[in-house]
This record gives sequence, C-alpha cells and structure tokens, in this order.
Amino acid sequence: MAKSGPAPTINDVARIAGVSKKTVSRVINRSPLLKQATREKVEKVIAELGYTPTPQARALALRRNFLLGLLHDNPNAQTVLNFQEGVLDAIRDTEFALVVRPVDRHSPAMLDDIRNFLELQRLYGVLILPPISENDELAALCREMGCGYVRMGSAALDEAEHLVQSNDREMVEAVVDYLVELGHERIGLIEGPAGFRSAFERREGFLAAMKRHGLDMPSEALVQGNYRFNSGVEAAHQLLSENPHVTAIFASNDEMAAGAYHAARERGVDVPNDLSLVGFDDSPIAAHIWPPMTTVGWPIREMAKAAALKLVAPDTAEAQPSNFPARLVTRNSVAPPAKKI
Amino acid sequence: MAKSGPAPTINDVARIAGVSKKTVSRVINRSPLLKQATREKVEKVIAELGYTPTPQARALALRRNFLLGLLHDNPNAQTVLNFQEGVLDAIRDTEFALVVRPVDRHSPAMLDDIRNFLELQRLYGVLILPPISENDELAALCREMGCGYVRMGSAALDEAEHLVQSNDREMVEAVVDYLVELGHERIGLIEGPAGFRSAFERREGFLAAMKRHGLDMPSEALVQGNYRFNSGVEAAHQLLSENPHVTAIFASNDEMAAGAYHAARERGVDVPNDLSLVGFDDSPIAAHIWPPMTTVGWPIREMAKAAALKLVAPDTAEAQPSNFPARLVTRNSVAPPAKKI
DNA sequence: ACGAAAAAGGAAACCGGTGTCAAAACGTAT
DNA sequence: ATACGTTTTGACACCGGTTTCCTTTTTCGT
Repeated sequence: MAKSGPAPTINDVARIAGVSKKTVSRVINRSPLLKQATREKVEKVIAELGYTPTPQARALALRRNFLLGLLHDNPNAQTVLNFQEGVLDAIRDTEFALVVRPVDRHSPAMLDDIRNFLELQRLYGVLILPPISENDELAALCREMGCGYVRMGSAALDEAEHLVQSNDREMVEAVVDYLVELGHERIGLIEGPAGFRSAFERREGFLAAMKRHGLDMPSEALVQGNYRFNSGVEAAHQLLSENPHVTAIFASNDEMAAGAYHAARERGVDVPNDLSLVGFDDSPIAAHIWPPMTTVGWPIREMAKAAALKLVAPDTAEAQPSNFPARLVTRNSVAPPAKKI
Repeated sequence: MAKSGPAPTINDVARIAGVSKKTVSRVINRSPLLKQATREKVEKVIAELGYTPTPQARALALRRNFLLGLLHDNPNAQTVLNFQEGVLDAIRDTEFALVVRPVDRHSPAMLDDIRNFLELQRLYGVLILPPISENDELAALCREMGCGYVRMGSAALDEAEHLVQSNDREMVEAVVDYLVELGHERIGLIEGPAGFRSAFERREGFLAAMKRHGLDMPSEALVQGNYRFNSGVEAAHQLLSENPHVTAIFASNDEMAAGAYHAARERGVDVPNDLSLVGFDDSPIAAHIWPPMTTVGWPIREMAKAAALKLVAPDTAEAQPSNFPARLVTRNSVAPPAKKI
C-alpha cells in the first residue's frame, strides 16, 4: 500500500509483472483469452501497486467518456436530489460519474448554453428532468450532438424510446375516486401552468374522473397556478371565494397545495374538517405541514436508476420496468365532507 | 456550421489552416508569442469548423482533469441545490464541470467509498458540505490522494486555509438579543446533535448571549435533537412539559423548529402568541410553514461560488471574502411574550 | 548589406490507455 | 520428429491534446 508519489500507470504494472501493456489492459477489461496464470500474476501486481486505470486516458482511447449529465430546472429540490441519488445507485461501482447542470428554462439562451455545455464536456449521455424534458428542441439538440439522452416524463412524449414515463393521469383519477368515495361532490382543482405536460395530464385525469362520476365541474372550480407556493395561495383564495361550497381541492403539486393550506388558514377554514386538500409529488413539505398532507408519491429514486441504466447499460435496462406506479400517500389532510349545505 | 460527422480535432484545424498542431495549441492557450496574422488565420478556421478542444485529451496531457466533486450528506435538499448553483456560477464558461457524490455518513464504509471514488475519478478538487465537512479523516484522505478540497463550515475548523467559514455563533447571539429585546426572558434551546460543529457553535452562542443578558438558563430548558423534523417534535414536547413558562424557543435548524410548530399545535399552544419560535438556515420550509418562520439565512450560493473559486482560481479567490455574514430573516413566528405568569 | 539576437513556428516525443495484427507458445495428429 | 491449428501474447500505431527542443524567419544594429 505505498501511497505517495505519482499514481502507478499501466506501464508500471506491465514492467513489474514482466508482461506487455496490452496484457495488463486485457486483465483490466476481463478479456477471456488470457491464461489463468498470467491473469493472476498481473492481478497480484495490480493489487500490490494499488493501480487504477485513469478514466481520462480510457476516455481518449475509446473516444467516449464516462460522464452522465443531469439537466434540470429545479422544480423541487428534494425531487432533484432524490433523482441524483437514484442515478448514483445505478452507476455506483462503475467508472461513470454524474455531472449536474442546472439550467434556466426562462432564459432565451438556454439552448445555446446547453449546446456549449455538451460540446465542451462530450458527455456520454444526459438525463433530462421535467419540465425541460418536455422541450423537443432540447432533445433534437442532444441527437444532433450525438449525445445519448433519457427524458423523464409524466406522460407519453413522442420519443417513446428515450423516455422513462409515469402514469400521472390515472393517479389523479385515483385521487378523485378516493375523494368521491368519502362523499365529496364539489371538488376544486388548482392546475399547473400551461405548457407543462404534467399539468395537462393531471388536469385531464381530474376532469375525466369527475365526468365518470357524473359530477359537476363548473369552470370557476378550476384555477390555474404556476406550481409555486404563492400561486397556490392566490388560487385557493380565488377558488374559495367563487365556490364557497367546495369541500375538497386537489392541487397539481404539493407546493401549491401547501399554499392552499395557507389560504385556508387565512380564511379561517379548517383542514381537513371544512376542506380536504390533496397534493401531488410527496415532497417533504407534504409530511411537515400541519396536518400532514395526503398526496401522490413517486418512486423517483427507482425511476432515476432505471433511466441511468437505460443510458449506461441498455441491455440490462430492458429488463427494467419503464413505467413506475405511483401510490396514494394518505395522511391527514382529507376527511369526509361536513354535512351538506 | 457543418454539424455532422465526427467532431473536428486539432489536427483538422492545423491542416486546414496550414500550420502545425503546436501553433493551434498556442492559439487556444493564448500564448503571447504568436504573430497576429497567424493567430487570426487560425482563429478563423477554428470558428469555421466550430472546433472545441476535448477536455479528455487535455486532461491526459496535462495530467489533471477539470472535474470538481461535491461531497454531501443531504442535510437539506434546498441547501445542497443552492450550493450546486453557486458552484456552477463559479465555473460557468470554464471547462470545469461539477460531479456530485452523495455519501452516507452513517455507513462504516464511507471513507472507503470516497477513497475509491477519488481514486477512480482523479478529481481536480472536492467541495465538502457540512456535516461531513467536519470529518477530519476525510480531509486527511483528500490530502493523501492529492486532491484539492474546501470544507464548508459553520465554524473555524483546524485547516483554516481550506475552509469557507461562516459566523453561526454571532448570529445565534443576535437571535437571542432580538428575543430579549422583545421582552422574552425564559427561552428554550433545542440544540443539534453531539459531534456537529454547527450544533456546538450555535449552542455556545446561545448560552453566551443568555449569560450576557443575565438570564437564567436551567438545564431542562436545553434539549437535544438530531437536526431532523421528528426530533424537533419530541424535543419541543419535552421542553414544554418541563418548562411550561418558556415563552420562546430557538431551534438549531429549521427542520427541528418546524417540528416544534407541530408539537405546539398538538399541545394547543399558539405560535407566536403563546410561544415564539426561531429556526436557523432559512430553508424553504421556513417560508411555507404557518405562520412563516423567523430564522437565520445564509448566502449559500455566494459561499459556494467562493469555495469553488478557491479551488479553480486560487488567485482571484483571495480577493473574495472568506466570511459571509448571515442575516436574521424576520417573519411571523415571533411576538412579544404574553403577560408574565 | 551582413551577422547576431530575438521571435515565430514546427517535428517528434509523450500523457495512459486501446485496437490491430502478426508472432510466439502450445497442443495434437501424422 | 514434423506439420498444423489454436490459444496466448506482444509490437506498434493511435486517440487529441501538450511539451521539449530545435530550425527557420524576422528584426535590428552597424
């Protein structure tokens, strides 16, 4: 375990073991056409020297590197971090590493920034998180740059082969079923911003379920937010002003649902007794708010792992599911409606 | 803007410009000993071809790569993400990239994992976030591996030259001053776990300020948590049971303060009228909880940027501050105490 | 106009791995 | 013992940059 001086190279190993570089390379790469005795001899030297091949030399020789990129626009910090962990699960004990790249989807220079980034780093592949995963120009850019990619999505996008998808729509339907089962009939919706696939899917799921149950859905019971806390506050105020009889509200994500808590408190309406609230995402705020929020949770980490495997080991990835069922996380923000008015 | 086929290399540029590789290399590296005419000729070809040198070849030739690592143990998702953004601010438009590595500080294999990681990736340097930045063995490991590092800390650690530090202690004193000014005299403390430098500093700051104001600090008014939400709930229950006269509680971080909200609600005590609560960190939960929490906020992003510059551009970093003043973020979880009992 | 010093540019080796292809070693049939 | 087909190994070029060192060109004083 000599530990100082420059790190040993393949040449050192070859010289000491009395074989050629190529043979050492074969040992490293588990080539099957090696005599057992030779392999062991070389492995012994490798162990003694503590030799590790450098990824940069391999990258050069193989004309590809071992870097995965994560492109995201921070919809939710905990989600992003969980995602990072999931990717790490997939590439742990491999030579791959994960480089992160937050981007600003509101910047007109976003695509150019990403182009420069890809040009400079020559990544093996990138994982793209919603909402920018919905950007088709970005996907086209990756293809043009010869960079592998996986788009995480909340619905079927066009490039099915690159997508790890999920089933937002049916989950929202399940939420409505659950509320209806408890007796709710007047349910409000705080939807997400226009242009977001997830917002679209969640709204459609909601509307479909309401229709299926033969429930009335007046247009004032649908208010749009932008996925942020403050918009949830405003949307809930508006919704409750215009629809005082609403007994439950579904918000397209937890941030906005938390905003609705806030608005309810300001109006003196009690959650869950006067008003049931359901969010979506199971972000940490859902567990920490009072009363703890009923929401829909994703196995984000598992999805991230599958997405990363799709890039780095497409063969094993085929054995992985490409659809990850979410589940309803029931906590205490939902109760049967108070008696009818 | 021809965009297909393999990316152009330095050889292509040299051939087309009619110069040698070395001359192209000189242009790229802004060598001063070039004739203006030659430089322009080469630059023109570079622009036409859209040539970008690959970092992996440079990495090999220069015997160092352009990867910064982020070692963290997710104390707070938003903090980690802000930190990532700050690092990106520092390395944007450079050839550096940021690779992330969540670790598990409770795993006995943590150091070995990190050793393997550093050995494999040969990073240019790593940024270490609290709480694992307090691990001296980890710092020693980095030194042994010849890997640059910066430890983010909430207090003066031994290796001053590697640290971007902050002033927890005085900030906590400011919190106490603020509470005392409002008339609070019986103030409880929920401190962080043993072994955390930040927890230590915050407790010492608290105790010093109490003493300075001549205020009594019975030992039952100090309860220990572990920086997590649930521990805050339990600690607050214990504290309020044993000290019913306490009018304010300072918790060493926002998560635990949020837990204290939860406990207060369970006990039917109103925040802030019956009990003032102050947290530390200004994490998103502080803004989203009801009523919004008064807390202490760090300029995390700026600190991250400074830390990254310290690694990649030590000279410019010297011009940067190494101490970043936090500020008290006053929201609505603090009120003057109810009339004395 | 000439020679010397300085400036500019190029040839070849090198960084640490991998691919190609031929040579060496080995086993077996004749 | 010889010939032949496999298996195992090595020599050498190459990936795309940088470095060292040397040659060519330019500049300048006299």
